[in-house]
Amino acid sequence: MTLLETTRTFAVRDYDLAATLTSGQAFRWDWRPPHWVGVIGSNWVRLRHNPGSLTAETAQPVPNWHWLSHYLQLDVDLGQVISSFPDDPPVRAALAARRGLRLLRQDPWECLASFILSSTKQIVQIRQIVSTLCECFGEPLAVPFGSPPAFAFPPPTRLAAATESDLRACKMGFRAPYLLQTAALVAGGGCDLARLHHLPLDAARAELMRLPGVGRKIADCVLLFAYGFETAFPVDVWVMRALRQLYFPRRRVSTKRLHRFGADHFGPRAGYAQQYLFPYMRVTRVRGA
DNA sequence: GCCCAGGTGAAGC
DNA sequence: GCTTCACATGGG
Repeated sequence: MTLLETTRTFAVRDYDLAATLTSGQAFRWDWRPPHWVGVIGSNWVRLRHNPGSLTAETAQPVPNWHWLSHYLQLDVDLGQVISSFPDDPPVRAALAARRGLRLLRQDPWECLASFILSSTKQIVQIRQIVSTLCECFGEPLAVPFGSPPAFAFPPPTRLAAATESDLRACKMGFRAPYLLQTAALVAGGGCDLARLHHLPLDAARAELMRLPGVGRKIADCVLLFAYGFETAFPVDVWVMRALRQLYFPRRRVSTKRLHRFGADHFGPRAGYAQQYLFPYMRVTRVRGA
């Protein structure tokens, strides 16, 4: 007596869908007013933000919605998250700018591959590369009549079977060999992504950093955005600027010290705090000292 | 033309 | 350990 549905509405509080889907953690969501259209796993999904609720619509009936509420982390109490942050001026300002921003819980492989493609690229370009990659190598998905085609994210086996020049055709440049070699390792069992769920943070990070093209920053993004390690604190150019200017003005601070500060200062959900600092810094463009 | 982008790895000290 | 550099590609 499974009830198959294509539409479901979820009550939500404190959820800024737009801020969440444009915050540089996921790269496959398109704003087609009044909907956000994307792909989660093998489902095409369309989301609409109403006052106090989210409505989701799939192209085909689905037996349940766990995959969606898990991805969107609908059960997380944002007030509880925010109350764990330190109460200082930078955090207050970042919160005021983006209250309702959430962390998603993404598929590890898609997240890992996407962030390998992210290095020294702007978010619009990452989106373009990932989109092309899915068109070239992803399985076509069912979409509603009249909608543009949609594709699943290509599995590691599929990318491992490609050539470097196939991948370069997706405009990923020097990242192509990294993606190819990592896909081969994951597809061949040289790295078991499922196992990382059960490891402590440091061990999981070390495991990811064995992969070509994956350093500290990308590893931390995957740990935070896909595995839910909430103390992982990715430090990219923007967060680096934020920490230096907001907390260490006119002082020389090593990146190592900034990593430690990030992990120490922002509490047990430092990764969440980091995700607030990132767009705050990017949008407000606080330059100079 | 220039500088920069959710970095990493290799080579130099 | 730390600093410097190359790496493709596109936006502003």
